[in-house]
Amino acid sequence: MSLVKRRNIPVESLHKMAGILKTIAHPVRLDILELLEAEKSLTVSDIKEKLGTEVETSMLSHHLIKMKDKGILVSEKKGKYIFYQLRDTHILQIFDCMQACRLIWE
Amino acid sequence: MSLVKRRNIPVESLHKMAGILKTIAHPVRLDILELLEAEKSLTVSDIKEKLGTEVETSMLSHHLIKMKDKGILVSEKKGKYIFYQLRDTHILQIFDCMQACRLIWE
DNA sequence: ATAACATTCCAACATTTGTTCATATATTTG
DNA sequence: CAAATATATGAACAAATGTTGGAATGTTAT
Repeated sequence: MSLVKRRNIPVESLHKMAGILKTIAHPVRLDILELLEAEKSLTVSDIKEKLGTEVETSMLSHHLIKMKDKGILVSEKKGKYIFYQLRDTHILQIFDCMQACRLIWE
Repeated sequence: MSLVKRRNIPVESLHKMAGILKTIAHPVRLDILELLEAEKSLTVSDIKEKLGTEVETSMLSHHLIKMKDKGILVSEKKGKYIFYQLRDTHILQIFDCMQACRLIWE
């Protein structure tokens, strides 16, 4: 018999969680989140410039819009720039979680 | 200027993290992880029976093998049964992380 | 108004993933 | 050995996602 109780997460919630995970399960998107943790608010071109890898602006825009659609980022237009930022910084815990799981990927 | 330092996660690690997230970003797979938290070690048929939704054995096997391939689960054969369990329970932190992000999905 | 810039949108295509079904393998039971 | 049970495998297809490049939109500067 087990000492740990089941969380009994409703199927509905499992779907939503899977949706978020799917949305951020991409190296460039993770990189963007990591960037926004330190910089708070950045334009598309800032992000392009600061990313660890070279990414087409168009591609970047797709990633940003997708994460915005899924509620992970928010954006604000100021003149000719659009600033993106994290909607909820709790998402950054994903990095701590992944670090904790290092056994799995190392 | 920002007070938060960048984590500076190597591109290589971002890829690996994305790989893990991709692997678990599925409602049935999350459900399996949640099950294995409480039960520690289960056969395929146990899992099939206890899951929140009806899933074909073949489908379940695909999910389990994929998670095993990616290092998230381990399996042990005992006679005609195969027992699956979590390789590293740290992966369960994903649920706490997702709960913390409830703002995003509710 | 025109040019230059920032960003998005669109459409096509390649790649990856999810799903189903039928079959195969291995193990136990009678 | 034959039948029943547990699980895996592989092919085939559908659906989702990643990627590219170019055109379109909106904004600022000259």
